[in-house]
Order: sequence, then C-alpha cells, then structure tokens
Amino acid sequence: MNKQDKRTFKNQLYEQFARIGKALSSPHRLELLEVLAQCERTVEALAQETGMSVANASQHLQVLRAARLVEVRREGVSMYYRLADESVFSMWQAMRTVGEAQLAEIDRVVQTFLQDRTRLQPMGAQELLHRLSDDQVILLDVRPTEEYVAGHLSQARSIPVTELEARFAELPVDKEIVAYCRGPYCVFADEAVALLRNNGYNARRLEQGLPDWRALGLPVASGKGEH
Amino acid sequence: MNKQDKRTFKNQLYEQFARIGKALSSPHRLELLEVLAQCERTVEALAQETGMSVANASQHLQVLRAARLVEVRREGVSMYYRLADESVFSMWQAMRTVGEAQLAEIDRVVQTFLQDRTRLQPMGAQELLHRLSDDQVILLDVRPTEEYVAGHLSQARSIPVTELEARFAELPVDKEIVAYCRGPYCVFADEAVALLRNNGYNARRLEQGLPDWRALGLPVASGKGEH
DNA sequence: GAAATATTCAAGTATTCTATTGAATATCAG
DNA sequence: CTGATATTCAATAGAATACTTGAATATTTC
Repeated sequence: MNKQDKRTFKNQLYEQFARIGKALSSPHRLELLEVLAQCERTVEALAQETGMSVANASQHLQVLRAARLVEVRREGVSMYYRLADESVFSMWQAMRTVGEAQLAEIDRVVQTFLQDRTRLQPMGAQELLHRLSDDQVILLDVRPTEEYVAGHLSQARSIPVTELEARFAELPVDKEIVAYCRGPYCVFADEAVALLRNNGYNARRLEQGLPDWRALGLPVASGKGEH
Repeated sequence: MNKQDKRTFKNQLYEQFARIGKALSSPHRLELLEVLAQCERTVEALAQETGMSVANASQHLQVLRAARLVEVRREGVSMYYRLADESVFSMWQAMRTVGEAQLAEIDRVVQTFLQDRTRLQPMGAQELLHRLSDDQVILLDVRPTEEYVAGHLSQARSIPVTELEARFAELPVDKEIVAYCRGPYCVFADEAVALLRNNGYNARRLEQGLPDWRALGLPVASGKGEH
C-alpha cells in the first residue's frame, strides 16, 4: 500500500467514525440517548420527555439512526426507538467519564442544581448486593412504571417518585430504603430520598442507575415484578 | 426543583457533554487523538502525520483543547500536545467498538484496504503473555522509535517497520515473531508481518496496539529498553 | 536586541447544521 | 373508503464550522 492509498484509507476510516461523533455533538441527541437507555419510546414520548417539538425530535432521531446509534420498529401508528446496542450506552458512559474528569463546568452545573449529593449517602453496587442478601434494605425503583417494566433490579419494587407520597403506607419505617433511578444525572432518586427522609424514613440513593447496573453485568429483571 | 429548573439543569448539562461530542465530530480530530494516543507530539509533527496544514492542525488541536481532550506543554519553541487523560483513549475505544458493531461501512473500508486480516493470525494478549513467559516468541514494536521510547511492551524490541528489512540480521529465523503497532487500524504491523513472511520468517500480528494494551491494565515500559 | 522558528490568530468564503413551519405519508379504526 | 393520529419530509432562515491565507506572537539563538 503506497502513501496515497494509506491517506485514502485513513480518510475514509475516520470519516466513518466521525459520523458517530457528529451524532454525539448535539445536547438534544445526547439527552435522547440517555432517555432511550432506559427503554424504547415513541417519538412523541421522547419529544415530551426532552421538551422538544415532535418534528425536531424526529429529525434528531433520524440523525442518530443514520449513525446507527438507534434502531426503530413500528407498532401500529407509532414508531418505537431504542438504542441499537449495549455498546452505545457504554460509549455514552465513556463520554460521561471524560466529562466528569475533564470538564469542571459539569461539576459546577451538578453542584448548582443538585447541591451536595454526598448527603444522599450514595451506595455502591457491591454494598447494595451485600445488604440485600441480608434482607436489611428495601430497594425502590422510582422511575416511571414503563421503565421499570422494561428492566429493573430484581429485588426492586416499583414506586414512581410521583406516587411515592401517596404510597408511604406500603413502606415499613424500620428498614433502610435505597432508591435508584435512571442514572447519575437523574433527580428522581434524589427527590425520593429527600421525601422519604422528611417523613421519618432512613433512605439512601443508589449510585448506579439501571443502565449502569446492567453495564456492570449485574442481573436485571423485566416485567411487572412480584412486588 | 421545579419543572423549569429541571429543564435548565438538563440543558446546561447536556450542553457540556455535547462539547465533547463536537470535538469528536471531525475525522481530522479523531485521527489526531489516535496519533496522540501513542505519544505526545508537536503541532508540526501532528500536521505531518495526518497530512494537514500546520494552521489547520493547530486549529483542530485547539478545538480538542477547548473540550479538554488534550493538554499542551511548551518546550522551547515547540508546543507538545498529549491526551488529557487515560479516559480519553477509553472513549475513543468505545467509539471504535460502536463503529465496528454498527457501521458496516467501516468493515467495508477495512476489507478494501487491508484485505483479509485473519491471514495475519492476530494473537490475543493472553496468548502472547503465555508464549512470552515460555520464551517461545520474539516480540517486535514496529512503530517509530519515539513512540517506542514513550511506552512499549516490556519484552518488545524496537524495529520500526521502515528499518525492518535492513535489520533482518538481528532476528533469528527459528523463532516465531509477533509484531505490534499503534492499533487495529494501523498498517505497520501488517506490513511487518508480510515482509517477515516473505523472507522466510514465521510471523504474526498482535491484536492490540500499545494503547489498547495499556488500557487492559497490562504492564508498559518506557525508555529505550534493554533490547 | 535581531533573526529564526513554531505556533496561533484573524478574516473570508464555502459548507453544514439547527429549529420551525406546514405539508405529505402511513397506519388504524370505523 | 374516510377520518384521525403519529411520524416524516421539505423548505427556510439563521447559526456554527471548516479550510485557506497571511499576519501576529512567543521563544530561542546568536
């Protein structure tokens, strides 16, 4: 292979990888990916969740699709989008890691809006597994029901944060409660912990969101669950 | 936190992460990152290596720097750029994984230019370690010398592919030779294996490039080496 | 201090990307 | 087949990006 050919090869190769980079270059598209990491959704649901117009969401989804980061299926009149692959979430995780390590602004934004998160005493995966095996904690999935149904930690019961206050009766006061949600930038678990503590419960946040848990290779159940 | 604040939070957060995506959205910048994963370099060296004008390379480097993916130091009259962090390479690896899994075009480009790579009988890290411990193979780093000096597998000897033909005398014909280079899209090791085989050697390619090896947590030596 | 070198900056043009709007398409229910 | 609904497409205007050229800056060497 001569020098000219090598250049052509590299140009074509990096051109292809840049398609992925381009897909990752818009805040809206990153948010779509993060939402889709929970479960598949229709265009309208995605538009709603991310505060975009439907047409705009649709266009961004097509950019993601052109880069093969998401796939789509039709069900009746709706199109359901989903991540193409587990590796897409891993890539977003890697981006998160770089951002947290390198961009001070991210820390600043998180600090500003979420205040001091160490107060939520985030619990790691290992500690949770250990305490679950001793039946010492109650594990709560506080995401919307559909996300729970699509996948959840097997010992978790589903109480969306929106319903939490109305369903305190279901929760014993004498056990510690661990809440988890979508991931590190999701506020559902933060809100749940705050609410529980204000009502006399002993509550903590799980560090990992569901997709992070799955990416660790830890077991994930699906369906309505027995709880 | 009310709905409005949540949107502001997410907007600011994803805006920051999108800075990283934007930095990854140009083929030139990806190539720069891949080259920098080997070792730090001056603007001119990078421009040369990637076939860009110096001004253009400089500008792209500044985009990477603004996204905190690279850092820079001055030495005399030259600026030396390097990756900001090990996590930056991991992110590029994650992108590679997604691309290989999802973009058929990448496979096609690799096939077109590198033909059937299985003929090089790529060897995995575990197999290499095992065979090295039995002293069954000679390990060759065929990258440019400066990259070897910056970091190499500890049992490797440095013979840049450009010098290989002239230095056959250093290599015994009766042992298997394993060559490695920058990574999966680098042709140095391919060329070295082909050249060695054409001259009666028994040669294979190592699957991993140096940065991949390092990312696996395997040991990396630096300096001129004792070989 | 002056010349030489490596890098960055600034300006200009061509290109690409974004969000919005309204129309077009595809499926389902009746 | 018709009307209703979800999604995509097309066209637009405005914003951002890329590459080139030539000038400006910073450091070293003499």
